[in-house]
Amino acid sequence: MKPDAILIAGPTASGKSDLAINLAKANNGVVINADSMQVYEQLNIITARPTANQMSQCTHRLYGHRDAGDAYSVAIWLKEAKGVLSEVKEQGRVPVFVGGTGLYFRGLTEGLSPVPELDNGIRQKWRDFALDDGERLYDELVRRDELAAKQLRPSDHQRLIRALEVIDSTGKSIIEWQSENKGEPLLGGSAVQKILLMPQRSILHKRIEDRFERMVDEGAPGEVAQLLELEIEPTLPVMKAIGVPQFSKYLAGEITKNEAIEKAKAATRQYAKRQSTWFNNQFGEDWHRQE
RNA sequence: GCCCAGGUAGCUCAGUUGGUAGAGCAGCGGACUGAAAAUCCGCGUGUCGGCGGUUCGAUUCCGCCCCUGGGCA
Repeated sequence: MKPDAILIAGPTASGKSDLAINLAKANNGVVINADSMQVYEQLNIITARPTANQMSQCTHRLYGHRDAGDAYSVAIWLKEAKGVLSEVKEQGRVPVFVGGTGLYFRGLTEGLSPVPELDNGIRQKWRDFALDDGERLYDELVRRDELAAKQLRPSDHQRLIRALEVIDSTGKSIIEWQSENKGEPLLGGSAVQKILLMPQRSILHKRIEDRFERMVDEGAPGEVAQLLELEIEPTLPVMKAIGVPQFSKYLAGEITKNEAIEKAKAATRQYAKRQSTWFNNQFGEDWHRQE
């Protein structure tokens, strides 16, 4: 029986890309990226985007199609994924979503509360505010949106910023937006195959180690150097991709190359752990686990 | 061979005037609705090199031994 869609999730370095290609080839499928960092054109080696050889084996969508200066988001991704999904269905092919961003899969399978598009000036205002007086974010939120403040920690700056920009732009609490409408899933039903790749932690760590060494050999530091030349706002997401902060410090002469490599490997392991926590606890029983 | 310094958590180290020990990093667990590779919360995981001695009690004091680094030969 032909599936409506195949979803492949798993922590970084779990072997998702190869599995996606194999399943796409076997099912007349199209591989669709569900990873928040592989969308950026300028990040290739360091995000372990599929290689040219892998890309040539079947159709790949939403990879490297965005400029590093873009502030990409789950909402933009869902909009793009919706478009790709209908194209793929029209062609009678099977969508194979693959990636490691848990929030993107949640949006895909459960939906995302619709919130009006916010004014960029207001968004920037709160990000600037956080930069020069992060400690006061919480006080501001208590003043403007007590409902949201009650549900957030004063230290959780990213969510405080989000809550503030929503109340400031729309006059309505983000909590209300979220509870009034949970959003619509893009995919559902029993014909959606959900695969969760979860190798043992020790094996994953070894794979992360080996893969990072390979990235360095392939020129990861150079890729970061080129990114830095673009002088992108340091607060933009691309600047937080694993490897960028570490190699930036190396390139600035603050740490050695080896220190940068070890720090980046550790950051990757920590990321894999957060991903695993999400997949273990936020995903439903309908995900089929594989090592 | 002799002299000196050191041997405490996975790593780098602190500490105990004798009452079985704690930081950073690493690691582990958790949260997660619009920048999520983000952001945040929680948790020391230990034959204190080994064997004896003194002591109510030794990681701490004493002796011997082992190991590592440096120096002298």
